[in-house]
Amino acid sequence: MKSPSRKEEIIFVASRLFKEKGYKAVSMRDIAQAMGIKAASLYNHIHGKQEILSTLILEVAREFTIGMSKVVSENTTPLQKIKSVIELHIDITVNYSEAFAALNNDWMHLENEDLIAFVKMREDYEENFRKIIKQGIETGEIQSRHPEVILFSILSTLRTLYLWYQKRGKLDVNLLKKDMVAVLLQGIEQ
Amino acid sequence: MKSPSRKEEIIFVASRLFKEKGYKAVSMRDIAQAMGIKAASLYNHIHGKQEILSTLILEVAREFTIGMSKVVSENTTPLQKIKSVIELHIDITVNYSEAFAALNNDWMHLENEDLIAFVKMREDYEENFRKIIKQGIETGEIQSRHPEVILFSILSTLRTLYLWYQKRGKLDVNLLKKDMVAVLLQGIEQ
DNA sequence: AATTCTAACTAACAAACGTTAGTTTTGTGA
DNA sequence: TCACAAAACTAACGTTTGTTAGTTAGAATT
Repeated sequence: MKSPSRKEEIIFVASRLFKEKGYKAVSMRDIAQAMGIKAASLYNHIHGKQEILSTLILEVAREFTIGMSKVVSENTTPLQKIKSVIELHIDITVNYSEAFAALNNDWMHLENEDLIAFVKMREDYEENFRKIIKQGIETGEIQSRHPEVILFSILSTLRTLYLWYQKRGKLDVNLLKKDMVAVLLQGIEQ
Repeated sequence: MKSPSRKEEIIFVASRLFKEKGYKAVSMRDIAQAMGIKAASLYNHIHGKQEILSTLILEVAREFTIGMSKVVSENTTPLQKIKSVIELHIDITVNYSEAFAALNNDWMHLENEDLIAFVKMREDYEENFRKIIKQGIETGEIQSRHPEVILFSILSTLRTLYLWYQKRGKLDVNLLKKDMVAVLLQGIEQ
């Protein structure tokens, strides 16, 4: 467990503030104060506010891209792949819980290539997920409903898990996976 | 269908901008430009930026409060009440689709009594929903799983519906209700 | 025709913003 | 003990922000 560089500390502290108020509502002076230093001192470690945001978001986005490509190349049924995607989401949420808010709510404040790269990764991710669902419908494992509604309802739940995950006292990850897979796949009706 | 006052027009235009970039990233000059006037002219109709946000959010929050109290007093089973809540959410999303982003992402920028009032309404709403789910588990209509996981997974889906509804070509509302009730209650597995 | 009202305008304010330049302190290895 | 690099500091910059004051053009009312 290597100790974090000063730059990594700044990004982590910033991500906590972004989670509470959003990127635009957090000033460099806010971040500096939370670090116990002055705003100008931040620039000894980072190039600017924008770099904090893009580092934060693109790191997590890459995790998703890598994880999804592993799932796609699994030699398993579509239904099992969906389970893997759910578990992937939960793992990333647990490991990057502070960064998740920016990913969901502040990605539009990325600039230029960073914005393009992020949007591309997100679209590819959704398209992969959509294909898996369609395959599941074809093989008969998944109910024959509008794939978009299925995709949307699973993704929304997973994407807002970060809001909820620690509020309820950090429940055991494996238990959480089991419960969420069950609810998302089998619903709640008896 | 009465024509909207100038104030209502401003609030509607602002809500569209808030949806794209968030409250803090939209300036009074942005709103004015979208209206085709100068920023100072806005103040002939509203008291300030804060008023736009609170009007927007509290109006929708009150709709939820009223709707939920109707559902609670229904003389029906818990399962039917859950269906009613889902339909309530869809109705409000369709009617207030532009305002929903602020409700989800910018409520923390409310001030003083407005912030307190909003948080209270949201907590009451969640508590009512939670009670319905617990009753459903007691009567055996709902699977005996952690109520918090059920509450969270349904609410996340409903709360982010505004992001999807119109992107996918304004599907018929009754069809949407049917599909979403099915997916949320019965899951996706065959 | 004279008056009042509405809703726009221009100009300007103080505060907060991200960032830069230059300087001082602090800690480490020779 | 000295030299150097890392990391803090103060001061200031040009913009952008929300907002206020005072003015004006046109429509509605008397």
